[in-house]
Amino acid sequence: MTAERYTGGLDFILDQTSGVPYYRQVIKQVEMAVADGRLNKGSKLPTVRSLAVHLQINPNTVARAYNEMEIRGIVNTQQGTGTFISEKKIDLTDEERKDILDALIRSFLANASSYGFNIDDVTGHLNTLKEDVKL
Amino acid sequence: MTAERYTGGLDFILDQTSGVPYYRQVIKQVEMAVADGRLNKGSKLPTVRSLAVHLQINPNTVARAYNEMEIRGIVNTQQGTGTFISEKKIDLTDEERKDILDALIRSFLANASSYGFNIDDVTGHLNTLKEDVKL
DNA sequence: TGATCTGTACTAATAAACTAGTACGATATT
DNA sequence: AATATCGTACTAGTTTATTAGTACAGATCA
Repeated sequence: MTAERYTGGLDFILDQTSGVPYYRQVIKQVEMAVADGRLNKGSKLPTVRSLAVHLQINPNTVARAYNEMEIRGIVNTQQGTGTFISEKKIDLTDEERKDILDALIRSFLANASSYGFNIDDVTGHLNTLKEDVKL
Repeated sequence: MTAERYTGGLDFILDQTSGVPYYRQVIKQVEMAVADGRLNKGSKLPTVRSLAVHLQINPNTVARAYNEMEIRGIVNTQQGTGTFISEKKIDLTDEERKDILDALIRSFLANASSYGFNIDDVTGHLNTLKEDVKL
């Protein structure tokens, strides 16, 4: 029986051929897990070391991912305890939230349109996803 | 009367403090213009040199932006003639298109959720945008 | 309080990204 | 064919990003 490496029930995997930096792959996988409900507020992430061992990378690379998420408010960390999905989001005014969302969506639409998709394609597919994705 | 620098009616501007590379800012501004209808299929982009002069950067930096868009299929270029918004998109199967859109949207949702937005926030705001954005 | 768990600081080596200088080749126009 | 207008190739310098090695510091628990 081998010592199991704790990954919080998540299947972290690195694509070493994608060219995407390891720490960003980690962030994206956490974001995805939050987005579809596999991680909830207060959920504990694997420790820096255990995930580093699991992914066979340096602990600092995992730490960097966690630190960036900490800055963004996605997680909060406590030495000696661990890293957890944030309980509450930063408090912004409705106006600020709206502006941020607007910028995010416009940027996304611009990107999508460069692939030939229009706003109706997006909304159409979003409706399909609504059943799969639990937020 | 000063020689006017042709920018195709678009107001290209570089934010030198954002940290975002110049060539990516150019790409984004073209994508945005395509997304909201300021640029249509066949529209001519400013020449590499004229835009380089306008933005006060090296022609190769503009060329890099154009070249990347060429690879993505957003524009097509012809030496001696100029660079134009692509007439037609690459031919993909419906299945391929669906997979690409799905990946794009899921990635976006993950990103949006890291800001605290959920799928309903997104769809709600999209409906607001439908009137502004013409694709 | 000692052992062991947690994240972190500091350094450095390497790789990749970014931009510019300069010269070239292809196309269009006259 | 000459000339002006287009994008491109090649090179190189500089900066930034990425990752790892190693050692440290805070928190928990037996």
